[in-house]
Amino acid sequence: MTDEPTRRRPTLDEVAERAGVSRTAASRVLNNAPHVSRDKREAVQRAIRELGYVPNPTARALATQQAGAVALIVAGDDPAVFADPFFGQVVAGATTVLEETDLHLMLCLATSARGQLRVQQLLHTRAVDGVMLMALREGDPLTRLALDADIPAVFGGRPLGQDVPSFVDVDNVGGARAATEYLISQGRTRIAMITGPLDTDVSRARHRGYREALTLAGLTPHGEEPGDFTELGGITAMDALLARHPDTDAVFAANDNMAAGALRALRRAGRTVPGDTAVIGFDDLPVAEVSDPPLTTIHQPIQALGQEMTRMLLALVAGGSPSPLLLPTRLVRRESA
Amino acid sequence: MTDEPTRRRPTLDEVAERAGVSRTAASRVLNNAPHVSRDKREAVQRAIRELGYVPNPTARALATQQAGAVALIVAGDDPAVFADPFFGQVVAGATTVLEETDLHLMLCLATSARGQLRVQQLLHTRAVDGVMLMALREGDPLTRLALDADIPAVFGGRPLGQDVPSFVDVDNVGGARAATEYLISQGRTRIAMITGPLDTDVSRARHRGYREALTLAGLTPHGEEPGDFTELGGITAMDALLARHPDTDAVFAANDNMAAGALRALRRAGRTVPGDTAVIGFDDLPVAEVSDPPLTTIHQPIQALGQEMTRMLLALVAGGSPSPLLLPTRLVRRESA
DNA sequence: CCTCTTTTTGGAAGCGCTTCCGGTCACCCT
DNA sequence: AGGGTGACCGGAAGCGCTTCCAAAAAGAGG
Repeated sequence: MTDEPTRRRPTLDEVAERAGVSRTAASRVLNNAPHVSRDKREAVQRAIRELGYVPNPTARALATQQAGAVALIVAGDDPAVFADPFFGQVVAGATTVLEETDLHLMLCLATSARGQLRVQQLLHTRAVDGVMLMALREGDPLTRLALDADIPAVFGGRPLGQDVPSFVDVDNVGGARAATEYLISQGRTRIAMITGPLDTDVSRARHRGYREALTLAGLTPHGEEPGDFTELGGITAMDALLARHPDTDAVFAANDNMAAGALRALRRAGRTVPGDTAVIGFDDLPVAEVSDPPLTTIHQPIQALGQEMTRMLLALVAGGSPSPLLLPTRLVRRESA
Repeated sequence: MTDEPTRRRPTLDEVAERAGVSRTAASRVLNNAPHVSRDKREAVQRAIRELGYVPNPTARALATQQAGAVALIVAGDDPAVFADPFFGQVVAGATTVLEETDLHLMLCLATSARGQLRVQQLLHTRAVDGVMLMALREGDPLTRLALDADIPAVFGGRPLGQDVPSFVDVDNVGGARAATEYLISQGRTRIAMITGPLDTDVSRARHRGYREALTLAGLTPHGEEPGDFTELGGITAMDALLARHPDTDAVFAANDNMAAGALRALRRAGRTVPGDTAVIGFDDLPVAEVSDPPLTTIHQPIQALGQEMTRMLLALVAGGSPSPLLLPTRLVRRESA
């Protein structure tokens, strides 16, 4: 190794020269394109090895007009929302499929005004080849921005009040129905719901599923209280529910965090679960396994969500026109219901 | 708006032409550099506005030899580790400081062999201007790779068994000592510890702090059991601890997840907390507030960690040589101890 | 009014790679 | 042997921006 402190990294020209071929030929073997004779190909490969050459991605990007990266954009108003393990799993899923390509993952939290602006630039400048958007609120300007930016975009969960061509979502309505029906099948009749913030499609869909199941069974909602998807919010909502309807015998929370909160509120109120009140959640996050009692919940394939979003984006980038996707959910029976 | 379907985006040349100046001048106003007369500057600005010009970041990157992005690399062997809210907070912190610059955040999970490879490429090709590395295990090849790649790098938490020039860490030893001393000050004497995986510096440091406090007080460890930083691991470890030393009157868990697990194991074993056994955690994650009882724990400024890592990286990229940083921790008293 | 600075200008040379396209050359078929 | 037919090959033109540098313009000073 003759590594001078900061030697300029070798360029394709140098490789070509050393291999005694044109830069064009060198480029061809790099991208293993045809029309290079066996000899030259090998000469170039040797030169590459000897020089320790590694192509400059920026130059390649400029020449090919492809950024070599896609972005995951997380909206919301608080940077802390990203601390939700949900996103971590989505990222993990996205990563597994991106790993198989030569694209990188750019992460943008569009939570502050500054952040929104930067996302806007990102879209405008085409610094990425495509974007995945999540956690959009109703009327979030980002939705239009992304749609208008003429850049491949897939949405994780449908944005409320705006039809988008490419999205992958979870069957929230079906899951919520299944949850509620399960409660009903257990003989519960005074079923309350802790909803999510109602300016999101996911919350609305889960609420709809709950209502549908109730209607089908000839029941009516026994109290509905909005939460904010946090455990604390679940506690507050459950307290409110209990105050209004002390005879509630079951509650469906729109996510596990809130269900866990409900569990705590119920215990604090001296009620047993599932004895006095059954609780069912949604998401099947880690917390569901370790809450007390463990949560019966609707499992949603979060990592798969990340994967499918990414696959769809890749298809879009490749010029395809994939159809929207709805991922299935399934009931996970544990002890809270 | 005369937006044809897919009109080529305007280039700097077009701006220059329209403004009646040279491309050089146009570039100058873009980067608001000196040596441009007032008139021309305004003309260029107008042209930019009228054309809706937005500079091409790739071209700029090629010319300036700066990627315009930094990477956050998360090691570990399971993509799911990233689901830990810890990382979410780090990302949030990093984002807040990056937002003030014109750098983007690239996220890499080096959890699979494939992932490691891609990170290696990332370093080699200089696709980013700098990297932040986290969750490195002892002897992780990534450490050397990053150090050798001749690219600005800051480590989040010191990698075990390898001195690195730039890192920001939390005062794990001090925090662990404070936690243990608090337990001691409450009159506990049979104090066990649930450690993290001992091939990480953070686990070792917290363990050391625990030992130091014990020694200072003339006490000895009352059982030590390694966990894996998950709630489940905490349950298992606590069960083991209880089996060996049923008279344990306090336990210090190396993080909140495991502390929460310990809480559950203790309850299951019919013990009261803090009555029979006091429990103290580390991290002050959201779970600490909502566990039952709420966890007394050592707060560590995770978001600040992300911020400081990023600031340090920026300093490095700018050619500076910042000193390592140790962030303070503080005891948060709740009800478990 | 003329010389000496100080500013302002823009031509041109990159940054490192891809790719169009016209030219070679070997080979095969009548 | 002449004419095709392809597979090779490499020159050169980009991709869109920054920046060096020589030249031109504008002030300053006498």
